[in-house]
Amino acid sequence: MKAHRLPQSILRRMAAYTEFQRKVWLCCAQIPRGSTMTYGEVARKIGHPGAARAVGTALSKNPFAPTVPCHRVVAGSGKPGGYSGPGGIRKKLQLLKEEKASLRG
DNA sequence: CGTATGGCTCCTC
DNA sequence: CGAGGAGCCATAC
Repeated sequence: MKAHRLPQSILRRMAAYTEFQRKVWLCCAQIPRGSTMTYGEVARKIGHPGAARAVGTALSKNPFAPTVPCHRVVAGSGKPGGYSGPGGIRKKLQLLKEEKASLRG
């Protein structure tokens, strides 16, 4: 649990949010570049199986996007899912394209 | 403290 | 394979 390379400033700001959100964001930060993960996978990984929807909620609140690579989290049906960061879903798809990542991981 | 709201998922049809 | 409906979960109000 230390693969993330987030700035100390961000890590410190994260402290103001719920543990659930931090787990979600940190989990995203741990997703290897060029890979993707489904909301359900993330939920299960952080110890909240079935909380896929809550994961989406947490990511939508992600104030560190795209510094926190929440765009590497996609829906489980091979769909892009959503993106509340700057640029919207378009930006998410663009980032994934740049990273040569496929929606299936 | 109860209701409303999502970057979801699974099961049927 | 696609559309529809019903669960599930944490957060915001």
